[in-house]
Amino acid sequence: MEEAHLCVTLVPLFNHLGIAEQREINSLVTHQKFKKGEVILSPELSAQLTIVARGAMKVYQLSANGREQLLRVVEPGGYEGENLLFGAKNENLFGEALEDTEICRLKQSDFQDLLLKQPKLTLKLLAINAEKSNQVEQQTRFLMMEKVEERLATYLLDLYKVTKDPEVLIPMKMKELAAFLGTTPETLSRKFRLLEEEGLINRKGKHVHLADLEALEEID
DNA sequence: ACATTAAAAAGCA
DNA sequence: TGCTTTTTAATGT
Repeated sequence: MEEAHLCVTLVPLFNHLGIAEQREINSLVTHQKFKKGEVILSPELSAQLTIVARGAMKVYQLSANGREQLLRVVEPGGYEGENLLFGAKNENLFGEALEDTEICRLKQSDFQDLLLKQPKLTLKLLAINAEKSNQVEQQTRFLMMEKVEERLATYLLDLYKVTKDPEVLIPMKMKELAAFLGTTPETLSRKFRLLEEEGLINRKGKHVHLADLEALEEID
C-alpha cells in the first residue's frame, strides 16, 4: 500500500462523507502524476472530473490569436471539469502543471452515479461552484477595464487589501501575471516602469512598494 | 494604445 | 555557465 494518496479526503467536495463512502469513491478514481509544464487537461481529454491532490494546475483558454488567457490556478483540493460532466462542451480549455503535480480523475459516468447515490454531494457541488463563479466575475471585471494600467493598479490594490501591507509581493512569474491581466510581458514591464516614474510605486523584482495608494485608486 | 519581434540584460540552478 | 525570465528598443496594427 504505497499510496498514502486518498485524494478523496483532500477534496472539500468529498471529505464530509463517511469513510465508507470515501473508500467507494476512491476506488473509482485513477491517479496520475505530472511534471512541471506537462499538459493535464486538453479539450479532447476533458470529459472527466479532475482533482488536484498535490502541486498546482493552471487553467487557461486560448484566444483567437493563440495567446493564452489564464482563468485560475487550481490548488490541492480544487477541481476542474465538473461542468463538462453535465454536457457543457467547453471547447478550448487547457490545464497545465505549474510544478510537479498529482491528479485524480473521475470518469463522467461514475461521477453521475455518485451524484444519484449521494444527494449531499450535489448540494456541496453547487455550493463550491457558486464560489467559483465569483472568481470568474472578478476575472471578467479585469477584462472589462479598458487600460492595462488600470488592470495592473487594481491588481496591486487587491494584493494590498489582502495583506494590509503596502509592501506587496507578486505571487507569480511576470509572464503569468501578464496573461492574467490579459496583456504581454512587454507591456506589463512598461506599465510597471510608468507607475514607478510617476512615483506611485517602487519595485525591486517582484517586490512592489505601493507609495501612493490614493493615486492608484484613481487610475482610469 | 497595445502587440509583435528581436535582442540585450538580469536571474537562477 | 547555460538556460529561463524580464526588460528594452524598433516596428507593426
